Amino acid sequence: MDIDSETTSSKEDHQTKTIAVLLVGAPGSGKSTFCDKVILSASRPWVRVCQDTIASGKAGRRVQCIMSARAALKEGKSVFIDRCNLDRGQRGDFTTLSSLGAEVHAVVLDLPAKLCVARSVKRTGHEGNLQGGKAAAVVNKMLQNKDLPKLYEGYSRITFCSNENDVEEAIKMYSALGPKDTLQSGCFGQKNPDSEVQPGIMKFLKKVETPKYSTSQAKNSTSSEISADDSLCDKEPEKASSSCNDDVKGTGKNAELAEGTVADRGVSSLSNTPTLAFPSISTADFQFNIELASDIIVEKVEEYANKLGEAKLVLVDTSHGSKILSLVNLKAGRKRIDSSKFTTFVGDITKLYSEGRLHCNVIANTANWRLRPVGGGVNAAIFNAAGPELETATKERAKCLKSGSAVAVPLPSTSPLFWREGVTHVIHVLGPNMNPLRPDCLNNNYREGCKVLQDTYSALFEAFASIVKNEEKFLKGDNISGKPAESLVGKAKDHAPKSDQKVKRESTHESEKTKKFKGSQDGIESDGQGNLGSDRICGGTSKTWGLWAQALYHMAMDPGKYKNDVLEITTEVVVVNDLYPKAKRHILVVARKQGLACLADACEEDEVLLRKMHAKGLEWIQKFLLEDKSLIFRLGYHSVPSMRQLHLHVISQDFDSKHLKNNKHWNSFNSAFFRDSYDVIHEIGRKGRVTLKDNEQLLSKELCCHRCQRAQPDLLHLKAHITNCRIPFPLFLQEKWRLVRASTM
DNA sequence: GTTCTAGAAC
DNA sequence: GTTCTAGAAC
Repeated sequence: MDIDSETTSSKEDHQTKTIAVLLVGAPGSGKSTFCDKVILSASRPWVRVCQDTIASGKAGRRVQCIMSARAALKEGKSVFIDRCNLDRGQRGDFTTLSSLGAEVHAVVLDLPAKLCVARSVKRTGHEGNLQGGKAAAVVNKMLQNKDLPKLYEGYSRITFCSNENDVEEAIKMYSALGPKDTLQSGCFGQKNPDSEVQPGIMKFLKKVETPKYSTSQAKNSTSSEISADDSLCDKEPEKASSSCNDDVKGTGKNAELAEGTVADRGVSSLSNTPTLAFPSISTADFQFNIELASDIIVEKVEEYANKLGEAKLVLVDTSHGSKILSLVNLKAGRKRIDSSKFTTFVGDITKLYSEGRLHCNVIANTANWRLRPVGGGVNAAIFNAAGPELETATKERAKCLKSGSAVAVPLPSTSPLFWREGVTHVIHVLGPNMNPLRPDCLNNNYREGCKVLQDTYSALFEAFASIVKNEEKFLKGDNISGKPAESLVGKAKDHAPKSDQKVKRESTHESEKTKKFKGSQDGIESDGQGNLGSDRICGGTSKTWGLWAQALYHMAMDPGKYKNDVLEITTEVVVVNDLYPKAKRHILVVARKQGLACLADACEEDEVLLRKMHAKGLEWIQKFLLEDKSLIFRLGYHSVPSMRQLHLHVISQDFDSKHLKNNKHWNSFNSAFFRDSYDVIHEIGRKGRVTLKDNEQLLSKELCCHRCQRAQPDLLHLKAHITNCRIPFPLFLQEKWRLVRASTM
């Protein structure tokens, strides 16, 4: 059924298209049998090239296999390459057979190890003399290191067989191929969901198992909502078609398990390693020689792979038949570049996560010298996908770009590329131009051209290294002493906001405070410490703070008076439990600085304070996680707070609280009204201030689950839904600095 | 920030 | 009848 009859008939008068089939499989997987069966019944002429017998009946070398295959193809015969071919290095050279006009296929006999072992132990008279007791050890060893083929290695088709039935089907299919028939291109029959992510990429991603949901999402990004829901509910198939807000109770343990699984295996690992995706520079529109370019890529990758620590590099191209990817793969294989640090990937660089499940937080753009979103290719695609945000952010950084250089642009969180794909930076690069129709053509001067291309890759990788370094610095909490808080460490337990006692206590206190101020008109008078009462300048506009709204301010100014209520006091912050916690854990880190009523008041000089507040929040999260490691936290600010004095919310994402009572509560923590501490710090660092959004609109928007983003009719449904929903958090939250969980601490 | 209340909407 | 929403008061 895969036979492409249309193609066949349209090529009626063309010459026979030869095929080179690489069999991939452990000893005992049935490669030789496969070849023999096809050759016996096929009308197309086939030749079997077997490394075990190629040297006058004895085992030969890979080169001999290639020579032999080339000879057969030149005679118009199709060939089977009968050797294990279990890793990329072993397979590399065979894809070059396409230069003879042959289609290169791979047939993977990925049968259970047990079966392969059993067969190879039992057999007698094996050509390679791999039989008996030693076979078991060899097969096992080989299978441990297997790295199945990917389309981007240069195959036009890969057929996976995972059981004997599949093998029989594949044999029939190849047997049925007449001299002029062809098979449909692509990847077929792979049962393992990893295949959807391009198999080899899993090694690159430290072989993390992809969660089930990713398969459906990757397959059909436009209907990910439904797919995601289906996979979520697969424990209860009958509920799969309805939304998961059904009253599926008693999920406690299961839910926890599911969460743990998701966090541990899939997305978090995918998201946390800094990864740069880059297209091949100058080889498209700038017509740089591909052979030379591939040498330079491999040379530069080799140079930087180790300098970059844990960070990873991915060369991306949209085309399956990409010559540059094949060449780079081959050369990287020869140089034994660590495939967990560098890989190639076939896909759209603007959709790596949504379509390929590959999360790259930084992507490179082959820009033009004006840094304008014009033209075609990668540049237009990236500007288009990133929206006007990239253009604006780029203008802030640079006006133009010299060839051989790079400029890194942080992407605003409003850019679709940021929130959909998890891209935080775009690095624009400009390589050498060999195209006479484009500016600054080097007229085939490859001496100069190679130097410029080397410089461009160096600039790109340096810029990436600098981004990685900054992120690390941020995560370490630069300038912050790692010491635990001196004053009230260990109070987490004592002050757990579990009991209502605490709330009541603060409640009482608050009413006392209020009583205290009852006599004063409008509350504008001095608070007794020479500070203004309720009139503050907030972000340039005067804002009146009601008396009730000043409790935090008073605590921050004179925490000694509130010793029973504060969890911790330092010279710069006080930490308190939120009076009305909206989740199991919900604390506030309050700045003690005068004149800092809210986020709008924060300016450049406050960056250090904001970092310290963040670090303090992390310290407390660490304590909370000791008690309940299933909690997941988010740290952030309300765009326009109700309470005077800048305070950082540190809140667990269960939202399991009787105090969460209305839409505004929900949206204040689950819309752009809630500004992640990470983003606030970066924005202050870059612009010296924080931009705030239209708040009323944000707070009254419809209720959406913070995980699956599915809209809920009202708060009751939402609450029921979130107790069950285990869809992973949206990508922009997956960054470890936005969501904090046990596995990321 | 919460609570209370009244009127609208269902 | 119940639920939702907005405004006032604290």
